[in-house]
Amino acid sequence: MDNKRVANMVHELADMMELQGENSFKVGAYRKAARAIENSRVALHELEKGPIELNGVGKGTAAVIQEILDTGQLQMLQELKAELPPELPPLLKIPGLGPKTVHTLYQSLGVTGLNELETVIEEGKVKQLPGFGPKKEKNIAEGIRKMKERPERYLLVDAYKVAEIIQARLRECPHVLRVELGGSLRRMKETVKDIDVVVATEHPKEVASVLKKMPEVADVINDGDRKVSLQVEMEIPIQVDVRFVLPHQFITTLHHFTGSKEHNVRVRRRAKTFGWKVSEYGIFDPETEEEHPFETEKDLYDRLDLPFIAPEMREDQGEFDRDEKDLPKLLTNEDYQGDLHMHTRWSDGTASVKEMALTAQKRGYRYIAITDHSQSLKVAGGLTAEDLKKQREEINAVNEELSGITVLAGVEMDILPNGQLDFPDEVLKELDWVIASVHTAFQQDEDTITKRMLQAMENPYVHMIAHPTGRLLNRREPYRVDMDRVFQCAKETGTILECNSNPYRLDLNDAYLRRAKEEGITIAINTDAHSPQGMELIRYGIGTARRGWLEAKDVLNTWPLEKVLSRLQAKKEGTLS
DNA sequence: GCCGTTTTCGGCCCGACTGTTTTCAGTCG
Repeated sequence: MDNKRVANMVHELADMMELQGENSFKVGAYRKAARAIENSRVALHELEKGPIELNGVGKGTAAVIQEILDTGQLQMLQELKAELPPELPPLLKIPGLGPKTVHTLYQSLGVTGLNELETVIEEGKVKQLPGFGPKKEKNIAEGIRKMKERPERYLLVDAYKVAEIIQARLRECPHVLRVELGGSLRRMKETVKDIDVVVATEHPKEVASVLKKMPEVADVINDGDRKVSLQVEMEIPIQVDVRFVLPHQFITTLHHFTGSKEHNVRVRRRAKTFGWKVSEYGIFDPETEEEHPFETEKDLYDRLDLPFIAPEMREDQGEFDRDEKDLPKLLTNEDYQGDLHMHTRWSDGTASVKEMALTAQKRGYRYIAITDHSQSLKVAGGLTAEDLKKQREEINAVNEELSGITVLAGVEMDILPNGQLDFPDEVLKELDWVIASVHTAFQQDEDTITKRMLQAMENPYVHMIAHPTGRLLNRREPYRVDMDRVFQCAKETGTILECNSNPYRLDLNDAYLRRAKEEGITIAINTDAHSPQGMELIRYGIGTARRGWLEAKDVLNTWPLEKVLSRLQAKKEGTLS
């Protein structure tokens, strides 16, 4: 049983207990454990001392997890389900509905699921309950509608488009002194639920009124002196929370609303050891009432005698356990030297080799690789060996014409369903850079798909595996592949693994990247651009890599071209150390 | 249920907003 399924059962247990009115700290403890399981880079059954190794998992939860691993079931959960309708927990997903309300609806009106809830709302029974009223009933109905029609989480790229428009408008507003994006957006999580914005201003009412008047506002969800929440309909329909603070509070508030929640809990605990109190408005000394304002987040961490921790690392995934010299110096956009996965009109791209090279040059890159699809991928106009030779001539011409940038001749070659590669070695060895990918037969079993990938990696002319798990966020699960074996083989053969920056892919993801780094596997971050604009998506790959704690040295694309080429040569010759 | 520079008990982040109340409970992040 994989971590995700175990985590889901523990979450379900927490939901059930919460609905029963169980102690909220106990419920929280199970939730924290479930998150630790989800985020663990190691499969539960591979932990040496068992689940208790995970932060937030103690004796009790460890026993619960062990029972799930051993039997696939959980006695305690079965018993709770016998006492409470099993369709109750999903109601907690309705925005505005918490455990107390759900429990009341169940006790007083016999609501056991979504259908009954909709019925009692229609019958007007909800507003008659003590503590309820017409507005509450209307809000619940609204919450149900929202839950049904909106995905739970949006792609980072879509949320960014909305966030940056709002940020730009706020910057034009005369009362706004500072404005930054926070939340999981700032931490570059692959998907986000809402957009958090922090604004420094002396006139929150005026700024709020500018926001509320935006034509895209579909609904004002919250409207207070310090905060407004808006439902906007732009690139995507999404909730935007804006916090207003005084300028001297800006840094602590930004830090607070950057999160993660788990990271903040640790920061607060840390402050407590100095006898200080932390809120979003600052760090205070309760004895002297003294307040510590900060110019930068680095000052804030300094104050707590901690090294600066980048937003992408603020997940309570071990960032507090490192002192300054052991904390990774995350790679930056400036470190990035060249994109090694892109398509042109030769296959399914929209631009020429030269157009792609010019765009890369403008971005300050030193090199790129043209990697069109191979012959068997007919839907994408895959190239034959003959086409590749002709394309090489065009690439040579571009290299002669342009200075300061080198275009490598590459290919994104299909790994065929039977495990064979789409080109023989004689073709591959003529190319500067060979990517192998799985684009077909996703439904194969784990062993078959894994072997396809291992076979490709063992070929000395294959340099990199693209988007290794094949997942598409919100669209397609990863194919069944044994990533332990893939990592092992990548290590042994010196094959590079990709972090694909396409916002639907971000594949490898943050957790796999961190594991790859620990295993000493080289990563390449590429956009898989099918147009010049596609190269802009690199920020999401770099953001994901930063979440995976990657440093410049871990990433092929930060190296000078000579070093890249000698690395590829070494794989070919099998001379990697 | 978890945890420990307050260490095996007693806390566990804490403030904003809404809708119901008429001083507060519930939800959210």
